[in-house]
Amino acid sequence: MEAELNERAQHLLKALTERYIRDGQPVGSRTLARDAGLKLSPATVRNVIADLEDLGLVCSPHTSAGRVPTVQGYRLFVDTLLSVKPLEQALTEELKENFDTEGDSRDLVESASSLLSDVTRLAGVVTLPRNEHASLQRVEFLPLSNRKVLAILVSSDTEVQNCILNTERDYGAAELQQYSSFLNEQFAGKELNSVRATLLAELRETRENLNRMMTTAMTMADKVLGEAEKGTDYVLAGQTNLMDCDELCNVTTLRHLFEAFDEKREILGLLDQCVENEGVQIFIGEESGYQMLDECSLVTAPYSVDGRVLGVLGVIGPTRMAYERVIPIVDATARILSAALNPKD
Amino acid sequence: MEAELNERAQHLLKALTERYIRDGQPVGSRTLARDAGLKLSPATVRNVIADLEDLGLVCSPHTSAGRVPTVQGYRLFVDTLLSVKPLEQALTEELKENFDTEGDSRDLVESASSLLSDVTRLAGVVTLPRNEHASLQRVEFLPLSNRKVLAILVSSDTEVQNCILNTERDYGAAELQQYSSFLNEQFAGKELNSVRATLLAELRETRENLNRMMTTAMTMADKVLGEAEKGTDYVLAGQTNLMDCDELCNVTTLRHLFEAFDEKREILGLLDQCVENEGVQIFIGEESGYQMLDECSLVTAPYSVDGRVLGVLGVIGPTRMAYERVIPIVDATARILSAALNPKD
DNA sequence: TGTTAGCACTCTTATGTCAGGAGTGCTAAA
DNA sequence: TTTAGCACTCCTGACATAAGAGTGCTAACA
Repeated sequence: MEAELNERAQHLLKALTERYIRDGQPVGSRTLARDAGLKLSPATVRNVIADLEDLGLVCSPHTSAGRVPTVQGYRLFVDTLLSVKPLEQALTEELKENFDTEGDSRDLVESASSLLSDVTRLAGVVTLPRNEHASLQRVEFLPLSNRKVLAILVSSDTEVQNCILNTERDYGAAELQQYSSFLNEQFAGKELNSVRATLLAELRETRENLNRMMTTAMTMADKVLGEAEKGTDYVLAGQTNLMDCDELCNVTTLRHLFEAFDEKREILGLLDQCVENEGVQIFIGEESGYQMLDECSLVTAPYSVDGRVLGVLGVIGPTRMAYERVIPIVDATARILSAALNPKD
Repeated sequence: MEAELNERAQHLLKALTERYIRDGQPVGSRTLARDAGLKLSPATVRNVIADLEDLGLVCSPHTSAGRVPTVQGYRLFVDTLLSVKPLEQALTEELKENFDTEGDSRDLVESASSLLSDVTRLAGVVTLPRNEHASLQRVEFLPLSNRKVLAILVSSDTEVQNCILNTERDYGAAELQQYSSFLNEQFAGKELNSVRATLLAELRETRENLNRMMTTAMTMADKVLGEAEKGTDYVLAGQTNLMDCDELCNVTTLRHLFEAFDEKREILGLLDQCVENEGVQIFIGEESGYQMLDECSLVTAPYSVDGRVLGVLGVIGPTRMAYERVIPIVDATARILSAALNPKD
């Protein structure tokens, strides 16, 4: 098929898609003729639509029903037919207002996720920021009773990680102080990645457990970094909104979807693909390659700090979603989250 | 109605309930007569069942269907007809084996929750341990850059809480050390509750901000305690299992249920009622008083450390659940979680 | 008196038929 | 190239019907 689609055909596809998104019914030639604004008879429209069907852009659920956009139809619609206006000022303000800027990065991510789901009435999803480039700010060890040591690791200004170590003997405060100052002197300001590597190398060289605390520091660095491994975790909000979408509202479809949400792995795999791309990215229906998303679309945008992409945020909803509205919202939310994550002082 | 239910009637109610729980179909007189083991004709059974219906223990969905236990029927079944055998040794072992004892209390709670849902194929729910009686073990302040101070509070041996304070000036390590030793000397080993009260009183007396760090310590104690307020939070697992239950598998019912799960408040209110009671407690259908649980039952048991109840764990499933199996499982899991939470050294 | 057999009755479920409506595809005319 | 007309297809809802399951009642029986 020559992909050439004349102006009129494009216009009709656009009108059809918008109409279908609006009220979820297959749209027939009569309706479309009235709707499109062009002075055309239903019969003419039928001819054009027949061509669109040949191109695989629309299809009809059964012989005597109107037409519905196919995945390819949506794709064309989204890529070339849809003119996404940047969100109106008022709405942007409203988003910002409803975004809770208090708390650590996890809180921010959660806030973004529920903001997305609230305002789109779909499911919001935000990956936790990867911190593979986070730098060590500080390590501290505190003696507790019963052969326990509390280890604290501060990275990148505001992220705190702690864990309790069961040691083979009690340590004194002074001794622990020594270890931590050593580590801090050597590694403060360095990237956790390299801290980890260096420690590992040193450990290997000296073979013996030259220093229990060093292993610990490494373990903790690993823990922080581990959460940075691609596909750590994400925060989902408003799953229940999906139960309202009539295209998804049969129990088995929902079940597969929700199981995927619980499982996380596959969704994360998908989200991870969006980190690469700048700006809003869209997976429509089966494009995602994951079966449970066959009837869903995913609209994502990466968020970043200092020009470095830390994660992805987006919206999951039925293929028939209001892209025109969702896209700018996702885009704006990504900006808002990025701004909130940026160090303010 | 005189509540006197002769032996035979009881036996039949039990058989009926068991049968219905097994295969989910209203059970008729013929089936029941065959099933019950008693040498009775369907006609006789019909008479007895008619009485049970008068007592409100069973009902039929429509004229020509078999009978189904009502909430009252289930109640009687659970309270007096069901002989719960303590879980077989083998199964207890299996539970213990699948329970992951690593990590902090939150990890344990999560493990318990998913254990419950895995083994019952229903939804598992476990409240986070309340720590209103937790005692302060240790407070520490660490200076960070940029007028930030990291505050760390260790309570009850292993629970660590930290928060970053934005202060109005930079503090030196020595100065902070002073504050923390002061607090530790005064309050270590005391219950957070009383620490909080004392600090509050002192603050009120001296009026002025005699000590920023004291306020901080209090704020943090509040935070720890705040999470102990009744109805903090719970961990849910295996919601999707509920989508398999044919009695729940219409979208609106599920939606209300899942919204309640998300909302948390109401579920927590309900779980909170179970803290009081010792041993397994059961809410059947509308007994809970919450509409979204109308077609669900909740089986709970409290878990505790040192004889002090810290929380509740349980299973949410359809009214028609295998109580005989679920009850001992919930009971055993509560024990396992309790054991895991108990300080081991 | 408690138990049983028989039977009419009710209600659900599945199936088939039918009419109305919506929308298409084709053909022929403008 | 556009349009009008028309036959055709398919979905939907309404209605009827038959089969099946189970009850409730009555009368006979032990």
